[in-house]
Parts: sequence; C-alpha cells; structure tokens
Amino acid sequence: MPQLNGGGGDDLGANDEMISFKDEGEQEEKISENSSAERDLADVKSSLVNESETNQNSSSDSEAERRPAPRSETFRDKTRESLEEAAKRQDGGLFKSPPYPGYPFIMIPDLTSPYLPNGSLSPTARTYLQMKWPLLDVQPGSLQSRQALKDARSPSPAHIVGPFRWEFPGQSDLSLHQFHLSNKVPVVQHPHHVHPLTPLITYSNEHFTPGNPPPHLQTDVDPKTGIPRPPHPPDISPYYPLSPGTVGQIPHPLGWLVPQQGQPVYPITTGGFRHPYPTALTVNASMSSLLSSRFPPHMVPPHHSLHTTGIPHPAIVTPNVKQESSHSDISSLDSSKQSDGKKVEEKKKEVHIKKPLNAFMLYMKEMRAKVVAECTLKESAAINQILGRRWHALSREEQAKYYELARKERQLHMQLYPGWSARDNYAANQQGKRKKRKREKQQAESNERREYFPNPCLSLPPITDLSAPKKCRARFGLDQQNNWCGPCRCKYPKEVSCLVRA
DNA sequence: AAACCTTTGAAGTGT
DNA sequence: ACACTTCAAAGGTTT
Repeated sequence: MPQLNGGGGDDLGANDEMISFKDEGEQEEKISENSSAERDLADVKSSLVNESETNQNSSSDSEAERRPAPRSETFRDKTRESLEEAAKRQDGGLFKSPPYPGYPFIMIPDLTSPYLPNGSLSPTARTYLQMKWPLLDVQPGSLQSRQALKDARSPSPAHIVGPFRWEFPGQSDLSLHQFHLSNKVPVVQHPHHVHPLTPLITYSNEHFTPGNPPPHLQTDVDPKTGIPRPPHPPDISPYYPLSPGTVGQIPHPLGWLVPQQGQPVYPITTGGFRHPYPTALTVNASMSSLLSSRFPPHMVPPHHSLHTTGIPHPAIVTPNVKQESSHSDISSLDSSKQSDGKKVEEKKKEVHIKKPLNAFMLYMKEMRAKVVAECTLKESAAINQILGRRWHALSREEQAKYYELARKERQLHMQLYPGWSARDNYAANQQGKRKKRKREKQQAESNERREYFPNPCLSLPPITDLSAPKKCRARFGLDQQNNWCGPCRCKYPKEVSCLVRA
C-alpha cells in the first residue's frame, strides 16, 4: 500500500497517489475550452479506436499510457496525444463540473450517523451537508424532502448529459434519503447479487428505474407486488440500504427499506450476521463505539449488538461469513425457509461483502455517466481508459477529495464489517483458468514493457525492469526524498508523478 | 454463460 | 521488505 507519511496518522489516505499534470496541460486545457464538443467527441472516439488498435499491436503503448510520468513529447504518439487532449478539453471545459458533487455521507467528518433518532439529520450533519452543498437547504427530514428525492431520481437526461448532474429538482429540505441521487457515490457498496433493487444510495442515475421510485420513498405499497409495507420506522435511517430481500414477497422487517434495483448494497445477512448496511442508528452506534479505534467485534458494547428493530449490529459478525446471495435474496430473508440449518449455513457462506471502493473507483462511478453521455461510448473498457486519463488530469485537490472519500469509505466499511477481510473475496478455490490466463497475459505484458518502455521520468535512460512500478513519493514518503530516484526528486515540486522500478 | 477488457488503488499473498 | 495478484465498477465484447 502506498504510504505517504505526510502525517495524519491515517494511512488510509493515498495522497501520494495524487498526480497532477498541470505542468503539462493547463494551457492546453484553457485553450481547449473553446473547442467544440463535437470535436472532443470525435477526438476521443478516433483516439480510442486508434489506440485500441495500437494496443493490440503493442502493449507497450497501452502501458505507456498508464504511466503518468512520461512527460516527453517524443514519447507520446499522436494518437495518445489527441486522446489526452480531448480528455483534457472535456475536463477543462465541457465537463467542468464540480468534480465531486455528491459524497455527502462519506464526507461527514466524524463518520457518525448524521441522523437523529427520529430519522432526521443531526445538526452536525446538516451543517456539514450545507458546507458541502451550499445550495442545499438541509433541514430535518421531511416528506417534502422525500418527494424531492423522488423527483431527483427521475432519470432525466439532464442528469446524464448536463455538466451538473446533481441538481435537485425539489432542491430543498434534503434528507439523507436524497443522497441516492444520480451519480452520488454511496458510502459503501451493496453486495453484488444481493438484490435487484435499487439501493438507497446509488452512484448514478442509470440505475434508477423510471417511474419506480425506491421503496423508502414510497409510502406503503410495494410497486411490484402491491403488498403494503410497514411504515418507515422513525428510528431507522435509510442511510444505508439494508435488505437484499425482495420487497413485498417477504415481510422483511426492513422491507420498506429494500432498494429497488441494481446498485449493489452491502448485504444483510439474516442468519449470522455479517450484517449489511445497518440502520443509521446501528451505524451510529457502531461508529460511535468504534470511532476512536477499530475495536474488534468482541469489544463492541453489548447494547449495540442488537438494534431495537431486531437488526443485529454489524459488529456482531460471524467471522468469515461470506455474503453472496446469488441464489435468492428472497430466500435469504425468508426465515421460514431457513429452518434447514444446512441452507442457512450455505447462505451464510454465499454472502459476499464487497470491497470498499477506492478513490478511482469512486471517481469512475461518478464520472462514467458523463463520459458515456458525452462520448456515446458504451464500452466500459474504453470509458475506463478515458476515466483513467481524466483521473490523472485531476488536480491534486480534486483527487484529494476522492482519496478522502475512499478513506472514509474504508473506515466505514471496516466499522460495519469488523471481521471482513479482502481475502474473503478472493476466489481462493477458483484460481483456475481465468486467473491463470490473466497472469500469463500480464507476464507477457510485463516482458513487453521491459523491451519497450522508456523511463517514465522524463528523458532518462530506459528502465529495464518495469514490472514493478513504484512511485517514489508513495514508496518512501515526503520525508525520505533522499531515497527517491533522481527524476522524482527533481520533479516532485512540480507534482510530476513518476515511476520507479524497485 | 462466463470471461474478458480497461482503469487505479487497496489489500492480500508469496518470496 | 518488496513484488506480484486479486478485486472493486461497468457494460459491451469475446470465447
């Protein structure tokens, strides 16, 4: 893990990874602001096409693009240049939107629940949200706010196309419910297959189903089944989507909270209790108890272990219980069907808690829709290439936001799933074809890199072994610049990233 | 249907 | 300690 001991004590931040290309592109950006969207689009498209073709012929090229450091113009090929410029233009002009308009939750400084027991925002949270979004009138939750959210969730093209997608049609009185607006980055992720329903917090509008507002916004009747839902418990915040259960089919106590579609949510386990996203209250309790330090589950105060709603505290974790509800979310919630101990056991193992998103993933989540809308590209691989470039084109401050978000998200994830480890998600048993193939391919790529890649740190002699890129700043930290490679050392003040081969 | 592609970063495993 | 690997999102494409 990259470590920048810039202090702070929290090693979760990856400030060292913040890369700025200002030294190279600012002028271009300004100039390019006058460029037309059509040209940008054409550039990107053609560049992508050319690029992919080029990549097929030479992996070195793709690798070169991955490396932020090579600043030498001679090192760039025309294709790449045009693409980068196009991306910059978009960043600087067309897409000049608030880089990170919506991460309200995660940015709540103390990570405690912004909710008051009655479900409304705490003053602190309101203050915070108002700071983050001055335009928002963050007041204690109300039906009005829910309606506003309901409106906001409508997948209007404006959400997708416009440079500022996170407008709130009914922009007032926002409760936290409203943070599943388009392109809002969730604090934590739902498990993948957990539920076909929309999470309470979602990244992008493409996950919203028109005319099918999320359950928590609907008062009482499930749209699919027509089965009435229990009213929204006042003490449970919809902050986190909770249940992977199917609304309406199962009278899950949190059925009203069940998201509608798509976006993964951290799962809830019915049996053992690696809980998905807990209620705000439980989150709050959890965080409060875990805030200062990450207590192991056994240290969680007993009174937090079970919410008044009967929802187990996330800290009560059956170690190594995996969450994967690919079978049936419905059945996973149907306690009556869980009489079979074996089934329960299986379900426990199936549960899958996803990794928290890193900064770049958060960025991608937010920006993907924009890129897709602008470029009319749909292939994720191409989109991701653009996003990768844009990521590098972001200013330090802009990236910092995402790093901070990611850090918070990891913290939250850690607190919600104290026993979880990324290892849990390793397909340990399935290290079969795919991974082998991948490994082989990467090995081949690595070999090609050795052959073709020049030193990314400007015009220095080629680096022979590029298989292990390390950024000096990340690797040694700011206080050990004497250990940095020469190019990095001399370039750092200009914020030029570099790669060092260990 | 499953894996791949493509990106960066975090965290795991292996040496 | 360091290098390498896996997974996170996403959705079209390939196998």
